Amino acid sequence: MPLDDPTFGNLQNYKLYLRPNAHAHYGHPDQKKSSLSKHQQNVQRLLKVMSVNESSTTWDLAKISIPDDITKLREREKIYRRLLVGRKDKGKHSDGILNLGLAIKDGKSLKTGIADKYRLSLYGILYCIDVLDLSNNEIDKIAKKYSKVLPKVFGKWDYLKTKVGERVYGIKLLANGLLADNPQIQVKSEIPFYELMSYVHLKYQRNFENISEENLAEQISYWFYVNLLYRPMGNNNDTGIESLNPIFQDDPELKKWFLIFFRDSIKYYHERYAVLKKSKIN
DNA sequence: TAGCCCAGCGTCTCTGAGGG
DNA sequence: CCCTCAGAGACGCTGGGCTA
Repeated sequence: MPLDDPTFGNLQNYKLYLRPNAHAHYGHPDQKKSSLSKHQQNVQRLLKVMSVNESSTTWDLAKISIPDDITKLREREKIYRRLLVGRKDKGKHSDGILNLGLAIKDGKSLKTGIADKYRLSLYGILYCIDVLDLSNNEIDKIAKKYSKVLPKVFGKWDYLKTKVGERVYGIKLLANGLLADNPQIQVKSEIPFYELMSYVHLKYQRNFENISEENLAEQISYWFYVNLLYRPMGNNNDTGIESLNPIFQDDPELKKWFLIFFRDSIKYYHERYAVLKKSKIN
């Protein structure tokens, strides 16, 4: 694997490092557009273009912004590429959003010679949702373009919307850095929200510094479905994970996938409990 | 506050593929 | 063979921030 490929950490890492880091470099969620530097505005504009397009070369991305004027297009392509890969000037290297991990190389274009194609990383997607103040409609577009990257969630987006409606946009909470592994979150006590959410993070705790994109997509997907269990106190009769039944009844594959996770978590807690139970002070 | 440093930007140049 | 396209490398100016 080439050294310049960024590595990702798990969601804890996103919350503790990548997200604050990205805020510091490219702007905070509630920051007014006018207070952003030119550079930050350029980065946010590029991220927005990337969020609604599949893996593209820098030339393609520029062409989307400036379709007709060839000289302006060349300038824009230059800007986009510098923002992405950084620049090596006067013997010095400055980082682009590729180095931070908001975007990654994905595939090559062979149109003329060989050129790299770029798309948002999973964290790049979360950053967009976190910071760019996107409408639900815009999030739908991201889901469509990035369905292959997050198949269990974005790949089933329209289906999920028919089942849980607006609650699909709960993904915003994750983008905002809410891991929801906090025992103080108030839910009906019959729903194992805290237990499962904690297990989402326990399962991947070894991947704090390094996680494959597939596994990260899995972790995000588990977070997403467990988050659907969240109900404020009162007002419904569901217990356990049965409130997810409407989603699973038409998608046995998904159900199977989630049940494996659910049983893993039971096994985990069972084993930990057994250890505690055996432990005594004489 | 003058001087310095450096990131950002516009621009020029280079390269290699491909079309006419 | 020349031209354009698509992508990359490099140069010089500028303005903002830091410091002596």
